[in-house]
Amino acid sequence: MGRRPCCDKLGVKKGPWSAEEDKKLINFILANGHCCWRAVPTLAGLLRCGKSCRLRWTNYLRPDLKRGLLSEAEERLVIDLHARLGNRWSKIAASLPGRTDNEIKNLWNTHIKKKLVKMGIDPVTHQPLKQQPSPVPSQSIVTAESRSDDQTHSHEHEGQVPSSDNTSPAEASSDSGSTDALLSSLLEDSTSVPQLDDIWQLTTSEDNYGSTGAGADQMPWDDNEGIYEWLLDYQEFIVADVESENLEGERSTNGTSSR
DNA sequence: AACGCGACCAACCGCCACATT
DNA sequence: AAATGTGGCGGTTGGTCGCGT
Repeated sequence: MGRRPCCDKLGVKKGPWSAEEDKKLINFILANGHCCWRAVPTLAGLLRCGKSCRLRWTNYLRPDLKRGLLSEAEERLVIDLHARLGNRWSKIAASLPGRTDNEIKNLWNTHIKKKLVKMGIDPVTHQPLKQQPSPVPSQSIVTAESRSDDQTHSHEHEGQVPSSDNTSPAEASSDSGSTDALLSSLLEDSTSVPQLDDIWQLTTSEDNYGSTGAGADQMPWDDNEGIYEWLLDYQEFIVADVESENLEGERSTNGTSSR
């Protein structure tokens, strides 16, 4: 009530981000971090609202994003967590390093949901559908069985399908042994992905800037082109890496095509 | 070759929770 | 305690692409 919008509609650009805008945002955040998203567009010289900048950064530009299809383990974890948390994508995403809530939400809505329906599982309640569905793909069976096998069934008390009420039971992690195991294996898997976090910490730490005596307008690198291109290269590398991992995984598990 | 359709995904919108004044 | 500001979340939309007919 009486609350003004996050940004003026006037003079604010909307729609897809251009490479130039990405570059500006990346450069600004690498140099300054994001103390206040509302101020970011002004300071970075972008005609965007702060919210848009934040979304662009967290969902797309952040260097620690994995991107690409979910691995089978990740997918299983998503299904499992969704059974307990419902559509709390941010909480689910928190358990999947390098994945964003938006990405998981998209993946859920596009194929995981359909996959569950094919398997005869209601994607909302995670209960078997009343009417028996058509034939089930073999890989899907594996997923379903493994889910019901290593899952404690604790979430199958009906109330668990979350309305916006209770505070996430999984965070208490009292009943999440299987999920923890999954997560652990996931984290182990993720070691194959280059750990950018360390680099990231270095590149964003005030110490590094401060020690060089460089001001906010002076990057620690010779030019910003370098880090920008490096970021893009990195993202492409991750995509390729994840895709090849998925391909191998599919081959080794005699997997069906995911699409 | 052209068209239609569905899948995918980036981005927007509105609301909410929390912090600050 | 109320008002206000900000960040974050989840739902939804719209554009693009690929595939089938």
